[in-house]
Amino acid sequence: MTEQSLATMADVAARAGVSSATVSRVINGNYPVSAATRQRVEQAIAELGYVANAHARALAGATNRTVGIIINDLVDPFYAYIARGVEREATRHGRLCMVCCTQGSHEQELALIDLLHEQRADAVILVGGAYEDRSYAAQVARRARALHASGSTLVLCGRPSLGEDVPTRIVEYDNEGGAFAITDYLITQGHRRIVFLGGPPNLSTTVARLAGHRRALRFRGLPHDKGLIHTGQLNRRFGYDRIRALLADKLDFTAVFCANDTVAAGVMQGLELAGVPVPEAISVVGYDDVPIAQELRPQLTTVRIPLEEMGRQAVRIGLDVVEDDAYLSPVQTAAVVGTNIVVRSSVAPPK
Amino acid sequence: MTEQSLATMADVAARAGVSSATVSRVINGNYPVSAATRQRVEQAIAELGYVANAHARALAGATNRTVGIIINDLVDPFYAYIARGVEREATRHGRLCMVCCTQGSHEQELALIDLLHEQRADAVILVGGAYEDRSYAAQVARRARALHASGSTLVLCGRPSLGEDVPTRIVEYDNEGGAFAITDYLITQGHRRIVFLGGPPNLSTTVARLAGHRRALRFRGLPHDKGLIHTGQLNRRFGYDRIRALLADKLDFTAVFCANDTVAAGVMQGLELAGVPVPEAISVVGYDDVPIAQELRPQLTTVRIPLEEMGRQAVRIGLDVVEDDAYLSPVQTAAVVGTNIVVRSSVAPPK
DNA sequence: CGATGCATAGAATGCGCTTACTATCAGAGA
DNA sequence: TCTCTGATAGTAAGCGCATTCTATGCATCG
Repeated sequence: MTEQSLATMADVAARAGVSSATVSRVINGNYPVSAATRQRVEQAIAELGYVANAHARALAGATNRTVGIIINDLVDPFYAYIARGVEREATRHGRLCMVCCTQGSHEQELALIDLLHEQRADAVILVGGAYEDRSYAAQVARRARALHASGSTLVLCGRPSLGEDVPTRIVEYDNEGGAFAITDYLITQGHRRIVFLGGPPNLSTTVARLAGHRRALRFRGLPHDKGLIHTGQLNRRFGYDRIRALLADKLDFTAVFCANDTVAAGVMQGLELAGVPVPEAISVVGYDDVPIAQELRPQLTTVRIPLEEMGRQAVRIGLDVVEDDAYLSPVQTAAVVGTNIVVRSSVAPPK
Repeated sequence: MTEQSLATMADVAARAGVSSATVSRVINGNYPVSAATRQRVEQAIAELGYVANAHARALAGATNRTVGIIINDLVDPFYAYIARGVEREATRHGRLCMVCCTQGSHEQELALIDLLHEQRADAVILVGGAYEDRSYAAQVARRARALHASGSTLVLCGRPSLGEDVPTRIVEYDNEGGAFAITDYLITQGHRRIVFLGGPPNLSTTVARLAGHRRALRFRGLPHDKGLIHTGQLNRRFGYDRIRALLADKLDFTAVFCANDTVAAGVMQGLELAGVPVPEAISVVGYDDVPIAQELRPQLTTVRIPLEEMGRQAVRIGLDVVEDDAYLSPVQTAAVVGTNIVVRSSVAPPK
């Protein structure tokens, strides 16, 4: 403990026998400084263990070099992978990453946007599906405008736009397309009666997946049977309970399209306990392709979302990063990443 | 987009017809302001969409209300759970959480400590085992002192102290004790030849687990056979490859103590492919109790670490939070959380 | 040899806020 | 009526840095 309180730029300047302006210039390297002077300053910095004050720096005009990300839960792989992409890309651009979790609370989410705004984050990335709620959407829109007004950007990652007149940027994945593809896969394998299981009906994610599912049914000329749609939650418990209930009700079906892999895990467990073999008796597919899909036995056929890439894109778009070959293009304000099905062992033709 | 650039406190003051000091007082509520004035100020804030500038605030003396956490990888459940604890506890104390990942790089880790120092985080939490390396430890120690000098705290979470003279705080888990307990459990089940598998030998985590393992062997009077110790990496691949090699070598053993659950997952997979039934022929145990332990079949007997609680403790200790019943105690600078074995289905007596 | 231009360095201002310190005004007590 | 006190509100001084404007020294050139 050599210092009592941390050295300032003025201390460094005094020690090096120069002005604080010169110290600033040495640190930022944006102004010519003679080699001799530079060396004296650098030595003084080392001797005093000087650490710049990011706040003073941010206040004096330079950007804070920070991006914020708001997710539901750090432990959920869906969010964790996106967060990883954000963190890595932010680091790549010399930014620090502030991660906040909402635990699914709207108020918390709004409060966190404000907090990140106060921190003057270069971009605020809001991740995950949104519930349809007029007043909530208006609240988010208001904050998007405020952020925009102070030179920052709200990036919506994996949720729909708030409207043309709201200044946000968007990174989406082809949610509907993935659902279409995997439903079509089930149909071409011979399935006719497919249960759709899980997902809150008013969550944008569910809405899109259900839309893709229905489009595939329509495309293949299959009827739309309301008795096969069982929206609900997105956790394992729901999958487990509901599949057992459907079995008990003797519902007629040969495949289950789960709203995500977590629900699929519950379904597989329920099926296992009921002695129903997968995929021989019932085929199961999920969505997201998080690690559990590969842990399940049989391994789960599902829809892959390039989650980490979405996180990276969100940062690039939020920071106005121009990729090499885009030197003439205008600022990119939206991106859609593709989804694709990954075939494993949880689907077989029905008997 | 009503505003061009964001309103400042002075703008709010002008609009409300008061001084900026009064606005500050209304916002902070730390000084009497008449109801009428307060209301005018609040209205002005709302009308202008005023958002405080956290940097100006931090610069002017108030704390930045931020904690930093440095982990290896956001997607790894071991770190994710700790990070969740940190995030939640930080939020509970009105702090924002900055999460940084090192990808296992020492230089990156050191750079991140500096970055968080620049941000004037109230506390910097360094998570995960450390490699034994003199010069690296010295580098960390230097930063610990610098942090301390500017009123912040470096909290070591799940790694050993840097020495009495280095101003850090520590949150540990009973690593050695957990390893002792689970080895003892294997022994009381009748196992005599137990393989220890995985974990870099110079990682503090491995060292402690191995120490507990050896103590249990000694305690039960079993010989210490070097041929049974196979340290290495902490990933699935290593577990898979090495167990197959041991099988091919016809090594004599009846149980495997994996350095963590991920290695155990690889081991189980290797055993499955080799047609060796678990636990009938070989028993397997892991360490950490991350979600995969419950996904494996059979479910994995392992050592539970209260990861989220560790994260919470780290924040409390770093922030000098005094718990209710500790009103007379000095500042807490260290904590050890307990570990316990959780018995599932991957262990049986040897034949 | 004096004027001109370039390379460096310093002085000074302000970013937006918190917080001593100071000022004002009412009502209370003398 | 006058002073004293308490409750509010204002003034102003930084916090540590980036940056604009100025100043200095020196080589170059006519």
